Amino acid sequence: MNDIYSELGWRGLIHQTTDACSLSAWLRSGSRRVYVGFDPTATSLHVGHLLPLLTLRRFQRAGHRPIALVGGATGMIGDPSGKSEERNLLSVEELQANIAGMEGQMRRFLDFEAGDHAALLLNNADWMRGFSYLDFLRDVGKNFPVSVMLAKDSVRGRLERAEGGMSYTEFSYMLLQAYDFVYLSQNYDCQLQVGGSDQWGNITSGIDLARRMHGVPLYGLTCPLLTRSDGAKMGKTERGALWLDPDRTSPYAFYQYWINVADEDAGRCLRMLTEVEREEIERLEQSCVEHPEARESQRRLAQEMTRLVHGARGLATAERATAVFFGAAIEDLSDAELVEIFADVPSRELPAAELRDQGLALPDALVAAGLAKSKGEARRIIQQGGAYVNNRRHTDQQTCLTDADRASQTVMVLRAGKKRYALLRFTE
RNA sequence: GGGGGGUUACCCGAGCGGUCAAAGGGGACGGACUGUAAAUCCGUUGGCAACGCCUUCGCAGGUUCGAAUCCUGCACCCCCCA
Repeated sequence: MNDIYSELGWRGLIHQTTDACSLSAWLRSGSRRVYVGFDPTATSLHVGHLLPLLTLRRFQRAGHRPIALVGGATGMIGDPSGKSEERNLLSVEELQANIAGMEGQMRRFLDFEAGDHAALLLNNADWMRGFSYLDFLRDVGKNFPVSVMLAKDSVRGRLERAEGGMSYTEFSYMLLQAYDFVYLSQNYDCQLQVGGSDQWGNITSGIDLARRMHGVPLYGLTCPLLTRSDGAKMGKTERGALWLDPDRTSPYAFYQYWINVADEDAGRCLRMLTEVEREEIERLEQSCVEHPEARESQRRLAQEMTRLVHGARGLATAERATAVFFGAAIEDLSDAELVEIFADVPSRELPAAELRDQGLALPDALVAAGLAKSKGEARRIIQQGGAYVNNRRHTDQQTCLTDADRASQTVMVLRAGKKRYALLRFTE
């Protein structure tokens, strides 16, 4: 049994725990069941979910038995924790799609074949569905003093806001999650719940409930929120969350996010998100101080994260795309390779005939590719030295593109500025 | 109900009869520098068949050789008094 508690400690993954001394001893003394719950709020997990999920994975690697819980029931209500406003309820169809998507992703991070410490994937709808409202009020609700419920941050914060307020439905959310914990402790011998720091209130609700209903003590542990040194939430891009679904956030975009992490954040990310060993991380952190320009930490972080989420193949794609985006030759790649590498990049189809005769004027090509809103803007970009065809700069506005300018059979790679790429595909 | 102020390009904001496609700032975009960073610096920022033409200053009309600028009506916003 590896000492998971001290590993979580040096990785900076412990924000709060109940009774730290006995928790760490309890974890050392046997293979324990641990659970983390995720409400199905989208068809894909995002980086924000990763911290507790990977923590669960660490527990398993240390010899404990993880339970990943999908909130088919709680997702129908909506967790008010950390939300400033009442949210709309998800439809049953949405919920089904979300559950399916998130379950599939969660499976990849845990080992379900690991014999006596195999992971479990459960859905709280399975035990909540048959629970009648009256029974629930009598068995569970009776144990919740309203005064305690009102004191929870998630509730108080909302009630204090003049325009906020909160429905009875969301107010009840904590009872459901509390009951999950009790249920898992009774039926699966699970005595530890892990979650993000915003889950503290819900976790302690479960612990209180277990004590009142059955007189048993349970443990709770929360991970800190992963934030950037500038205060922003890690995993947020200009275009929204960083998703694990490759169709929402491509492996390349995912890789690039980590490559671009600020120096100050790289070490913390390595500790909290990767499975790189302590010595290695300390070496990388040293390198970050002495040779920041090498960006060894970021590179390693990007590799580890991309491999973890998208597999070796996803990492290979991302790295190849990175090489091409930042200067490698484009000419000797095939159609299929180009399309794969530039999967993120917007592409437009044009009839191949455009390249015949006079050819296609460069400004028109930039507009057609969506890199410029007007020909005037396209001309400006060319004039200022920002127009590239297959990574070669063109400064003459009169340039006309012909068959010879294709990078492969049907593809031409256009670029405006350093990073804005677009593909033109020429079809008969 | 009475009185006053406003509505300008992606945003803020100057302009108050011609020289206004409209100052300045922010943002965005391109370039240089660099570590695919930050900071900095330079340039661009309505459209087009482009030394010219067309469309833009809340909306609709009007005065004028000429209007973002003056007049009339309408819409929306803000402030003060009741």
